[in-house]
Amino acid sequence: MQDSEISPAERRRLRVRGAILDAAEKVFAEEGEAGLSIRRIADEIDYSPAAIYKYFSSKDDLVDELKESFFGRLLGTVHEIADRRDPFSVRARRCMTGYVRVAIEKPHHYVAAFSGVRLDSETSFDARGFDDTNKGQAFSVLTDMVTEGIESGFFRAELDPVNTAKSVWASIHGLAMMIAHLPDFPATASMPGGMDQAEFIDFHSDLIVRSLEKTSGGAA
Amino acid sequence: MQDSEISPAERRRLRVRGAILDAAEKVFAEEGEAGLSIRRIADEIDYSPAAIYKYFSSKDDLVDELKESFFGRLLGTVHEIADRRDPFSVRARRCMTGYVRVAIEKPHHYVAAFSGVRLDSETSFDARGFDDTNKGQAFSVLTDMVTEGIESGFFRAELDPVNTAKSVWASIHGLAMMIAHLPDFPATASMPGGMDQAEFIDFHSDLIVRSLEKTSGGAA
DNA sequence: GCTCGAAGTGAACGGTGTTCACAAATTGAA
DNA sequence: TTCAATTTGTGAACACCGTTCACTTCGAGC
Repeated sequence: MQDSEISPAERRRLRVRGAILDAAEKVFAEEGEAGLSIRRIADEIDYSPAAIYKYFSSKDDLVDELKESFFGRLLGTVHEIADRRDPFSVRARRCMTGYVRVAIEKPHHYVAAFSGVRLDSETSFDARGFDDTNKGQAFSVLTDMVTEGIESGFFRAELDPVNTAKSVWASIHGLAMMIAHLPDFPATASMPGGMDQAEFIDFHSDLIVRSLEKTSGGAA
Repeated sequence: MQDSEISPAERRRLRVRGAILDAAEKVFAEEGEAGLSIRRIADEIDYSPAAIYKYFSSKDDLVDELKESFFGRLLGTVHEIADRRDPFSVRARRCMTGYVRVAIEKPHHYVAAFSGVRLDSETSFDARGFDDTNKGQAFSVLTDMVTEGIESGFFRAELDPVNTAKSVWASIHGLAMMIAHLPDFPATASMPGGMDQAEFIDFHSDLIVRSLEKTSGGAA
């Protein structure tokens, strides 16, 4: 590790910057964007509110970094699952359930990561430049997965990978959002034949996979 | 119409209240919850900010009324479609596409209607009392639809109506949220075999219905 | 030791939701 | 009509917010 490359001053700066992000992350996770204020962060790290602005140009910038970081973790999880050597049908399902699982571990983060989207054409679907964002990468993992499913004969051949991936993502996203907003969304465990949260996520993923599968014969 | 039942005072009160809601609705639709402030509403109707509090106990209360009203319109649309005399498969699809269509007509409303959910057990899924809320009604429409699909033999018999309805709702909700946040989410019209927004909503709905259908034989 | 730039601060500006004492208007009764 | 009571509306204030700016403090390089 060539730590000698960075000066003590830079190291100190990075440490303070990290402390700011850590404090913000903690408050954000517990109370969401509403509970996060510059003054609150400043209190947490014993600095004046104005000091934050030596490290971040605005609160939005700071929060954006939290969101991107979270989305990176989410993407990392899905990528890791997608790269395993499991059979396709297992891998596909686990990508979906893994996505939802990580998403709802930090509900505030997940919700914020989507609701704070800049509508200023920056994060646009047809725009070039989407590919190198985290969301773009998450999407390409999905597209690849669908393509593999089609090519390996699991999924219907007439499906368009791009549109299908978008549809799948929307369905998964919907469940994640539902649980993020209403933590007890499944909440049928107490009913006859009820499911707990994990079972419901599996159930949802199964339905999605089934919508793509070939209606081959009628086994099982 | 027995207007004589309400006094002029009450009528005047209701008119001012309505003006407040109208002004709020307008600003909310155009700029979302972020652009809506008590002072802004007060300006719009030429009242002082403090006057608003003679009609609403808090900004949250006011916004909640906007959300409920919107959700009522959304529910009304779905209900109306569900009550038509169309064949089941047409009705089921149109409920979904109608839901998304109305939802994304007022993206700010739709997003807010979900993100502002009280986590204080008030709007809880297993709690009694959920049934008489607008969201609860929307959900029961879906449950009935799934049940009808199962009983009429379109859908697989082993599906549990409640869990299935939740899954369907999550998938539809996901698409609505995606489009609400990223208006050009489908945005594949310019690609080969691309779809515009309406086509994509149909595509998504088709996938959902297909995930519930019996894999009977192998027609088409 | 001195300089110069970075780090840190306190006070302020304009914005927010909300409250409260007070004035104005409207109502109902005498 | 007059008077009391209730409702409606207001201006000023409070506490909070993000952000800026002149200012001091501090540390690194000459």
